[in-house]
Amino acid sequence: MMTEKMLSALNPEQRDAVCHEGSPLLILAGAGSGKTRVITTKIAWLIRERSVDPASILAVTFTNKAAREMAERAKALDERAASAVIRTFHSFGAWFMRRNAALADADSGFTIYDDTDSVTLLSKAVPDLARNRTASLVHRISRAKDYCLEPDSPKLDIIDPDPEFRRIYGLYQQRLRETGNLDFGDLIMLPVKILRENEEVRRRIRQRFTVILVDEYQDSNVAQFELLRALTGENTYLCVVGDDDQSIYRFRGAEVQNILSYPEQFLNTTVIRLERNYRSVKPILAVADQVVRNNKGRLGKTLLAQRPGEKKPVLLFLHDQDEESAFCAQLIQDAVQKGGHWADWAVLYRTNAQSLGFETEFLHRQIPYRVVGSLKFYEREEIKDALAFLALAVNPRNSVAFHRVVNKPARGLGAVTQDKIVEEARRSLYAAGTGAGDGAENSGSIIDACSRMLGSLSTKAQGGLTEFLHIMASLNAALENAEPGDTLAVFIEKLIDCTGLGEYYRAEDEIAGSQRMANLQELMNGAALYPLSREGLVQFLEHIELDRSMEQQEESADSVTLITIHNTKGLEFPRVIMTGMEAGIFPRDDKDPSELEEERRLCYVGITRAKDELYLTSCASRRLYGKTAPMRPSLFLEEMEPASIEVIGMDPWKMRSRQHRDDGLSGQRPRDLWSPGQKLFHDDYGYGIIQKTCYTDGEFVVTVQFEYGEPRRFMPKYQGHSLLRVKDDEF
DNA sequence: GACAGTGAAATTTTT
DNA sequence: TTTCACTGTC
Repeated sequence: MMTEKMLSALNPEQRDAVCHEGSPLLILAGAGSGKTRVITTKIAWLIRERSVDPASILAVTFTNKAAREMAERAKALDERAASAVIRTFHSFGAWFMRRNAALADADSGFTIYDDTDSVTLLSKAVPDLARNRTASLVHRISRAKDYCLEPDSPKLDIIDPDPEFRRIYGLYQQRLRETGNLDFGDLIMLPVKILRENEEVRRRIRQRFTVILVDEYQDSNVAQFELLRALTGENTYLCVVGDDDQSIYRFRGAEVQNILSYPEQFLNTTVIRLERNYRSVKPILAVADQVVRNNKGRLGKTLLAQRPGEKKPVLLFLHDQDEESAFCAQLIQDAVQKGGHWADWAVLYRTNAQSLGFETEFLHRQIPYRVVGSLKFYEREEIKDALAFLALAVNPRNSVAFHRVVNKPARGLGAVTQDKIVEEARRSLYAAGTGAGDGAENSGSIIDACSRMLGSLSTKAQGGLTEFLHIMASLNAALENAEPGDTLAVFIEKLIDCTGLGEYYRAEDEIAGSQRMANLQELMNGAALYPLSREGLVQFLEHIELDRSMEQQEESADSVTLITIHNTKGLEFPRVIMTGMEAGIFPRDDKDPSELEEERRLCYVGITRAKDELYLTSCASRRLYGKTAPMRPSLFLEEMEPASIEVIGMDPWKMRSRQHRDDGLSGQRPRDLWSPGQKLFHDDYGYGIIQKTCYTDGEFVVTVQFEYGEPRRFMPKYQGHSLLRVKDDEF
């Protein structure tokens, strides 16, 4: 495509952003304002018009989906963009650490521990810790890493001032280094550390990447900010894109402050705002704004609808979640029957657990659907087992993997024996370090430790351990003796067979009717894309650890999308149903007002995914942990102007002939009961009239001018019987 | 050390 | 409703 043509597809602000150069740039890009187009066009423009070497462009995103899409679109604009490095923060961190692992005491063949693995590791390091306490400690450790704080950082007190936490964090890090592995936090924190301490590495990487582009900057955490700082030298062009209203990962350490204070952190910053929205019709943007404007901590911007269309969002009050899923199914089926596509539709929910009802209903009605982002697959026992064998084959110091599989299926090797072996491996690690030990090949390998410990075990344990060693040896042999063209699928097939996992799970499938062998088969299919070699294995594991979305299925398939609101970030759909709009579900009941603001931003993100039609469903009751509980409509529904939405009540017995009626519920909303102009009588203040109303921290507040004195603000909800509404002619 | 049985808790959101 | 941690028995 010609550069001219490429640029003429942009509006003036977008063009400014693409052609800007010479100083740091902050693009404040509202939802649907074409920011991906700006970034990808910028990449192409830099390559063409400024002769920038594509390989020296680094573009970081937050999710794998976003990275894939960006890479594809950039390539479509200019083939050469294929050489640009377009990755998620974590995948960039892994890329960096593969090359510099030694500088941080890690093994370049490291695997990445997820939270569960971390809990296992910590509970082994500090055995007398209660399980749930371990989990909460791991959570705080990972939070500390989000802030780039090490065990000896003075500022660690921000996370937890208890010196015990410091000690445990230190112990955890030590154990993690002993395994040669990294956790998610390390993938950001360690590169920062290496770049800070090592001038040569810093110089080289700054030479390598002269252009750095960051997407979804509002969701970056402090460690990611520090990483950008470290990567950015005098000659680096840094451009970040983000939207403070879409910051939804604070719970995970994201720091909105990063985007708010960017101009102070990077001097001479140019700020460009993109407020033209090309995605949604006006009535959808209107309710999005009505909700998000209740937040205080925001820069504030107004989206301008560029697309024609006047269909108002539809709010449906339903009886319960069964009716909710039936309604969604029916709505979608009707639309498809009229000629629409399944893929036009997305069903959004707050928590993954809510997908179940929809899945059941859709299966029943044979509606094609795909569930995005549910991690269930890789959390399955059999999958974790197989992966642990793979991880152990790659890195024999991986103690978490060892504990998981050494006795699976049961070989008579209990916790005591396992701990003995791991202790021996640790001993050898330090012995090798001092040169007094058993030689380099013994530097912490648990497999080697097994051989050494064989003699000192009971006969039963000896038998089991010999069997285990045999398994590991034959796995390693399979890796070494690969035929050209063999894929990892062959390896996993062998693994399933020789480890006994196959026999074990086949038996369970027969007894319990489970699908475990089928899942292992699925894992094999995924592995078929990788060559049978150590490198292939490392790549496969990294891919799984960093991207669990199971996106192998053809995206072209025409199917309904079931997805959590968090996962919709960056996506759009012609028709969106936001389900479970009930107090306690969405927003979750939180006492902290700042968390409510985050929920509200999440609601904003959900609404602004819709292009043409938006539906909101709210149930009167819902089954929660086996009990049916009465529900009330979400606060966010109240924040929408009644005139901006169409409210429909649904008769569950007449699903096929939908009838519209004015639902009584809308009359009960506080903003309808207490609206400006309403006259009222208060026991203490006498007669008055409502001047204005608003929501503050989620509470409905009215401002009233009484006959005497200054206007007063209060919450009708807490006035009880001392406050009465009176008719217009009463005073 | 394996495993069945019991009781209790628990439910965000993701790289 | 499901999952998980813990206990007691073999």
